[in-house]
Amino acid sequence: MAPWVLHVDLDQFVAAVEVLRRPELRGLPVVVGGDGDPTARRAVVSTASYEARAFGVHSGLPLRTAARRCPQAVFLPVDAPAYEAASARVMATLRTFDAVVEVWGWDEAFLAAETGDPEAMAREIQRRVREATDLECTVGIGENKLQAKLAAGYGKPAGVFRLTGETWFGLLGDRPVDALWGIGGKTAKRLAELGITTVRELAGTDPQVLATAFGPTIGPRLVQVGQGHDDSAVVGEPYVPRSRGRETTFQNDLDDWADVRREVARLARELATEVAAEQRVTQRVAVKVRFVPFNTYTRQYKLKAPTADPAEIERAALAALDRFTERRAVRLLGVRTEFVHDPESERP
DNA sequence: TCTGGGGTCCTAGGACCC
DNA sequence: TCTGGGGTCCTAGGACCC
Repeated sequence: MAPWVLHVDLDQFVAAVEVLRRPELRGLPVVVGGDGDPTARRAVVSTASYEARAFGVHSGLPLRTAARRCPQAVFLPVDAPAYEAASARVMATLRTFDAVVEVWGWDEAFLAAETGDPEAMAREIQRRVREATDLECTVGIGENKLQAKLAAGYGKPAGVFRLTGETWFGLLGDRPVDALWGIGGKTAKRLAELGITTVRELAGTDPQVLATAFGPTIGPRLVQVGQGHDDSAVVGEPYVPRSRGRETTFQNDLDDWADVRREVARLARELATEVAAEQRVTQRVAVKVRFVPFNTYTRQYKLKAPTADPAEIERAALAALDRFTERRAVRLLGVRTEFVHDPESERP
């Protein structure tokens, strides 16, 4: 018996849920995004089925581009409640195992378990998830979350894959640094300027050098990630969100600042109502403005005293908006509330 | 490719205080 | 008078992830 981390990753989750309720879509290219209108401007793909991916359609691609690449695809609107319901069934299934389960978004979870045969456990996870939900998943196995998460990438679709300290460099040593979890394009570019392009090179870099370039926390952690080290725990306690936001991209730019004010007030009111229903207390409100063409800024307002009162949150959002002085055309507005830390979790 | 919406965490710089 | 150093709070922005 040894401690293992398993990363469960549902295959093309959103598209798979849509296929479940419309079996006639099975095997067809399915693209979920926006309100399902492939001619809409300013909407992107949330998830593409494997059949659609074969045409170069992927998450983040503008819907109109997706329609050009794959005109025969079935385009569907995002139906978050349906995915949340399916996700809840998957997570409940995972909790039938003798393991600590950490939910990681709609379609992913980490399990920490003591087992002598993690592959057998992984296959049993796949079996129970399939039985309960008709959904397929891939399971990555590792000695920590980082390894398990990356292992799942090698197991897709519907496979099981183990990645450990022993096999780390054999599999990843020559891969580019952005193959790692937590390293994206920007960091990869900055690392390249330091002469670091592969995982092996990153792993062999002096943490102090990266501390100078990236700061005392991020720098040394990049080296740890390169080495496949990760000491973060799998946390079973229910997650308590730190903030909640609401944002909208307008199909047509807002030219009139009176419209901007009205929209911010509306977003703030909707958000505050949700937050009040969950009895969360707000201490700070931030407003995000994306001007045309794409310049994005935020301004925030800290409340004199934390509150759950929707009217006060709306006023705070407008106060934050008033910190903007530019009056250019706007394509996106967002409002975000930051919660007071739960006193329960503040205990030392 | 003219670029969604929901989040988290880290960093840098200024204000302010002793 | 042109000038230290440390600590904390606050704001804005950046990077990343799903």
